[in-house]
Amino acid sequence: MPELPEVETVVRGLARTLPGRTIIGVAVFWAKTVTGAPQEYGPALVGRSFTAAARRGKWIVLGLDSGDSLIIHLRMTGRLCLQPAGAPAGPHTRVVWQLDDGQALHFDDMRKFGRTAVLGPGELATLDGKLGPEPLEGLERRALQERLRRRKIAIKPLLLDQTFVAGLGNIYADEALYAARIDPRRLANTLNAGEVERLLTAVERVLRSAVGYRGTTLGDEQFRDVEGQAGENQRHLSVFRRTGQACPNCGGSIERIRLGGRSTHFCPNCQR
DNA sequence: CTAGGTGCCTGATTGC
DNA sequence: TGCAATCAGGCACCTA
Repeated sequence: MPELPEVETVVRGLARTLPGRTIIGVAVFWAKTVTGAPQEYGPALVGRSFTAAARRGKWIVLGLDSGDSLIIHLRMTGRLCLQPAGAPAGPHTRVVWQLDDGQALHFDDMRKFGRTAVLGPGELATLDGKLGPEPLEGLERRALQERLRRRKIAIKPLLLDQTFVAGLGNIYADEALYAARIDPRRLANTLNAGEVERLLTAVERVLRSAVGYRGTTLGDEQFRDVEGQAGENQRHLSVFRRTGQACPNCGGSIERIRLGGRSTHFCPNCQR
């Protein structure tokens, strides 16, 4: 499941080729992948050139010379892949953007949860306003501690709330809580100042490290960058999908529970 | 405002 | 062995 580090890896690949390229054609193979009026999607894009490739939380934000933005969310199984212009659409290809340099950008998404849309500046600002702070730009301790204080919910599902902090998903929420030695079931409003500091530092460190390893390629999700290359961070996971294996710190058994409807992995001995 | 539940999807896994 | 039921997951949307 692409989270911040995987999306960042994809965006860095896109930033290498997209700026300056012009979209010469758009093909939509699954209508629901496109949010908004479907008949307006292609016309808003064809003839437009990319000005930038950026990320906001787990959203890919591609700037256009029209002032609009092409946004893409990979959700669970979405993948962006640069292909030669003639490459056939695969069985899971939902959208193809044809470029003016003999390449095409394919949006493959087996489970059809991924989304794309064209947003005007105001709509982009609205999306931006709904999302919490960017963990790689330094998390503001005071504001987040204040928000934690008012939340009577387990800390793990709160980390998955994109309005609290943007970019965390199931993998890195579990890894950050492990790195901070905090029990995922702890209620957010019971964390003391020291624990909040440990947690936010862990969130920053875990994500920055995973970006350095170009994301996590694990199991059935099989994350790939735009060139089809896998990440390396799966070799550096401490708890995620390591149920029954040894905790790297104490050697105890990693446990798996369900929390807020999601599988959660942790070391009951190290995380209290 | 917060907290909790459901639907969207389909390949892999589990249960009988 | 074979088939049906369940699971996995992020997020929009709904209710209380």
